[in-house]
Amino acid sequence: MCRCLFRAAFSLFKCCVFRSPTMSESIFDPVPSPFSFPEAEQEIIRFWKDRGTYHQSLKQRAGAAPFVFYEGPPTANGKPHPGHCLTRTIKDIFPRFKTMDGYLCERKAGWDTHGLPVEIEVCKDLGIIDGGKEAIEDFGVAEFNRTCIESVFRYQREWEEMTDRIGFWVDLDQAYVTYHQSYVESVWWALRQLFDRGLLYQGHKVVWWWAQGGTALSAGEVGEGYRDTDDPAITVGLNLTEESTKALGLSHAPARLLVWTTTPWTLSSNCAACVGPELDYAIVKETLEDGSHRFSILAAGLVEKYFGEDADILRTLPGADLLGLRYEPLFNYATPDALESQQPSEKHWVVIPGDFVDLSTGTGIVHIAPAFGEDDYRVCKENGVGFLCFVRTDGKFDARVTDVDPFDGTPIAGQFCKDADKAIIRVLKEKGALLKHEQYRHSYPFCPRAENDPLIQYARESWFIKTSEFIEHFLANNSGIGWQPEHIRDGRFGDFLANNVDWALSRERYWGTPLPIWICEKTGHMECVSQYDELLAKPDVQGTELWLDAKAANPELNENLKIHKPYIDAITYQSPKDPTARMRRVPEVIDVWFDAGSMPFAQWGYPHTEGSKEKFDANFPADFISEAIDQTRGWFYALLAISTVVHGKTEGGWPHPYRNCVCLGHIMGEDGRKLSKRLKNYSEPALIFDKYGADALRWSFISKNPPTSSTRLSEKLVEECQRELLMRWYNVFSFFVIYANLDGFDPAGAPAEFLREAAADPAGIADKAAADGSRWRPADQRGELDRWILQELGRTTLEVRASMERYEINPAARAINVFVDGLSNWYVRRSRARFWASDWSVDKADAYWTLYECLLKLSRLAAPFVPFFSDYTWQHLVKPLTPLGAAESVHLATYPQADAAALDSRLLDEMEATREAVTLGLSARRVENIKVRQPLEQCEIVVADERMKDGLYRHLELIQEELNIKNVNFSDAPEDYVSYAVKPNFKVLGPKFGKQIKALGAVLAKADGAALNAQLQEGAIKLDLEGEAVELGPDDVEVRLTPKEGFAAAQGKRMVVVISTEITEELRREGLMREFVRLVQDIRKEQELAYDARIDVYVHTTDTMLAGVVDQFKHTIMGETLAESISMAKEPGGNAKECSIEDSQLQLTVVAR
RNA sequence: GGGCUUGUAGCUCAGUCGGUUAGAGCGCACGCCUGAUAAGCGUGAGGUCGGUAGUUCGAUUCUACCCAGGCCCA
Repeated sequence: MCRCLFRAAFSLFKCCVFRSPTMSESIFDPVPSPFSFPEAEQEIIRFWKDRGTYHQSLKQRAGAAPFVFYEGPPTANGKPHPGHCLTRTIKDIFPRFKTMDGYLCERKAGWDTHGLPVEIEVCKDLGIIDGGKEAIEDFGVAEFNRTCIESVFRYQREWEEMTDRIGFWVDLDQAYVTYHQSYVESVWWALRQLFDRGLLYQGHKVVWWWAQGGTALSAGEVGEGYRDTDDPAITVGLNLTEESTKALGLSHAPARLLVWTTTPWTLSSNCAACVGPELDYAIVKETLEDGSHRFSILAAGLVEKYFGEDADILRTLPGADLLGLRYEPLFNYATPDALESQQPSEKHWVVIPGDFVDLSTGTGIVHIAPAFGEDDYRVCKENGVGFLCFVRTDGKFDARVTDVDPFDGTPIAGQFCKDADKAIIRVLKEKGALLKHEQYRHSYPFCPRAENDPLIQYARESWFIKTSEFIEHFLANNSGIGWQPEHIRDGRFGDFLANNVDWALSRERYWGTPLPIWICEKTGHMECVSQYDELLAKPDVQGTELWLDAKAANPELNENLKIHKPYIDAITYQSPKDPTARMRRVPEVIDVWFDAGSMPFAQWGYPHTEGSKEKFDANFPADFISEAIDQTRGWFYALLAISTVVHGKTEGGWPHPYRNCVCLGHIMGEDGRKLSKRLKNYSEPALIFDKYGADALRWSFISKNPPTSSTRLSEKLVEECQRELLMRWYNVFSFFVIYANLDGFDPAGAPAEFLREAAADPAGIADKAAADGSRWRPADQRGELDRWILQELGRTTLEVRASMERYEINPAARAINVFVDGLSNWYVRRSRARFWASDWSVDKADAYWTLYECLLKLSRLAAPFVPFFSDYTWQHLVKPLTPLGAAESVHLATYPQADAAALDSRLLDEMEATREAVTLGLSARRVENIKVRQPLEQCEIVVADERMKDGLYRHLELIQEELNIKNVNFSDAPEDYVSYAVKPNFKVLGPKFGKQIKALGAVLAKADGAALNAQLQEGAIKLDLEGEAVELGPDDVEVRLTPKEGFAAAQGKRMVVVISTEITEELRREGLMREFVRLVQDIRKEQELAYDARIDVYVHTTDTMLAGVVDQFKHTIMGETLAESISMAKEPGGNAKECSIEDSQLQLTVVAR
């Protein structure tokens, strides 16, 4: 009775709190309800800005051990999409974690600003439709690059907003920018190192070439342009030289190699034929019309395809035996040149080995034209074969091609190469070289900007870095890197490194870091320059006026343009080798990946900028980097390659420049396909921020599946994450704040050890504890439930830390989810009554202190992951500690610690079993269709392992309450309820018994389970297995329980719970009473009565039993429902509500006073 | 076409150094609770662990091949 009154008073108080949320006497600031996460986040963002929290967090760690993070520069000329939100989230989590954990982690931002994407964007704006080089040069390179530099930061503001909003703490003000002179000069410095060591050289690179536009296309563009097309596929014979024919032992008849191609236009540039040394080849003997013979050589497996079943196979031989054979060229327009000089080559028209030869198409002998294929070029280089190219850069045959179309006499020279296929096939036919002519449908790339122009593979002059000399170093370096996921190291990345080919560095483009090599126009002498000033110091420098004049004409011109094209190209100087000759820069710019990969030193302007050496030394190598998986061959490779080649094995040894790399999966759209602007299959980040908030988005990236695998992003998912973690957490938090304010719980009375964790100053404490009775007690003096949740907290802390140290985020997130679930659904639910208790007692104080500690630690634990709500709750919770110097932001607090040795696994295990018992009891009730509201008299718990009994016994009350069962027992005669089956523990016994385990299983199955179990409880099971005596202990077997028929029971892994379904008259009446209370409460809610509203209840029913129940429990009902009176009415009354309890009808009227 | 990777409940995903009863959340169905209340909670149904073959006393787990998605490269 007293409690009811008290409750009413409480309700009143609670209303007050809500009515005046700014009430100054609140210990904790009230939490708004309903709650808006996005609004709270905006508040936190403002707070961070106002207080400079990020910089405070760094300042606080001044002098601490560094944790080095490198920012992979995003290109600022495209809008950020959800994928970027993921990378920025992950890049934020580890630095926050490490900062809280005591490290100094500076985060320098960066922007990737050069490259083709920028040029294309600018071309679109300027109406340079095809992006071809001629068009750009007509437009003017100076103006073009000026437009590029301006375009780069078109989306910078959007990026900065997103960065802020997602909570990525990074120094945007001090961002490195790849077009800055200091950055470019750093890159030049690195190139100079390579140049001086002879690691830069000129060669050919086979690229996808758009002949009509005169430019190479990037891989991405080429990928866009593939479509199915029909091409001719011809098989032709290459006649072996007489000498080679003899070498094969084939005298008196010509022999030929059969090759197959879908590009007849490349045949005139043929330099070699490739075979698989391990494949089998056949020499087929043909008899011609005139009775003479001819030999054809092709893969043995393809003979039937060309010559039918009756082919006359002279013999077969391995491909290795064909190596070195020479043949006559099909078209003898010119002799190949050696690859690296202009001298005629010594080796060509010869059979060489190739690892790519297979039997899926063609003849097993591959025609090799090094000018028109990457593999072709590579094998020629490896085998010292020469180079030949009859196609000009415009895609047309040059004048050396003397053949004409036999059909109409049109010269082939001057025709576009692919258009000449038909004429070439006719020429081959006339020569008698053509064996087969088919149509072949395959996927072939066209220019995405000019749909009818086919691309061709074409060798271009290019600058290379000799990276392939460093493969061993790359692999050694890579082997020390902590990859997440691990398979990247030996899989995708390791494979790529092992198959490294020289880095094709140069690009024939405009907006990029100029390759700083000057060549003497007469002698070919080369010099590499590492600084602009160094260039100006050269003898007789000319051409600087181009920049000076431009700058004078337009003082607004960005100073950084002067080291770009065309100004840098204009600068020439006197050749040291010949005073009459000028040194001129090569026209190329470099691959943007070299820019990005140089950032470990270039971000500091190393070594030219003052102080850069110290900065670099202090920040090399990085402890952590992260990007998406597509960067393996991009940034991850560029960093590793440049670092390995430039720095070699450093004092610190491998790995460098990064120790750990989290390689993220891609974000997929709502439909599970990749993000597509065109299909709009994803929600804009801004929308998600406004609707759910950044925390929810961040959590959705990490909690559902590892961010290292691809993740499907949907609004639904984000909403789910919000509910799963944030809503639950909010509910617990707001529950605490409401009741702590009502009860006047003040944590300022905590002992020093507790306060220190909140970074508060224990010296300033007044001993208020005695006054209000809410005295803090050590955890080991508190009840089981309190100790249990604190144990869970410790366990979670250990798990999160361990998982973060491995750079695995997902298990950490899961552990936090599990903890919050336990806190909300078990701890708070089970403890509610303790918080409602009318007077301070040690038990009530324990509950407050426990929950307070949990919430405080949870804020810190979750801070790196969901930095906004963590800080929101933290700031509310430490408000009473502020005068004592508590950290004003959770990000200035320390990361929680836990002691593994202090974990009480017994308690954790017991509670798990208790929760299982409750679940099973509820399940049994449900199967029998008995509501929890209906009290029951008895239930029996039968455990498989007797050792568990004590543990469950300690939590008996809890089980009784949850199940609404008056007596919970451990059965004396379990065999009455369950049958036992003893099975071998295969994991333990399998290795011991091997094949015998089946027999053992059979013996156990045949025996009486209950008897075996009894033996087991005595110590061990003794039995006879195929004549041998066997003894099995408790860990060797598994005891399974199955409830016997006729009981209301539920079976779990470790126990069976049997409920007694007997409902005595007394129990039934009690159940009915609770039904009645529920009805009244429903009506109260329907009528939207205040919590403390007093009511009168009028009941009309013809059911005498029901009427009797109401009468019997009148006082209880009144107490529960805040009724002043309950009267039995003779008539239903006008506003009565028609209700039913079981089969009884009643009419209820509730009137508020 | 090649390399890597993924395929487990209607959906999103855990898990398994090989051990015989494969888990979670959401959704669905049913229900509970009604003083964290425009919330909260429980129970249940639902899976030949992509397919085929092999290794093994035992395969969702290891191996090979195949099929489908993704990324990178062609």
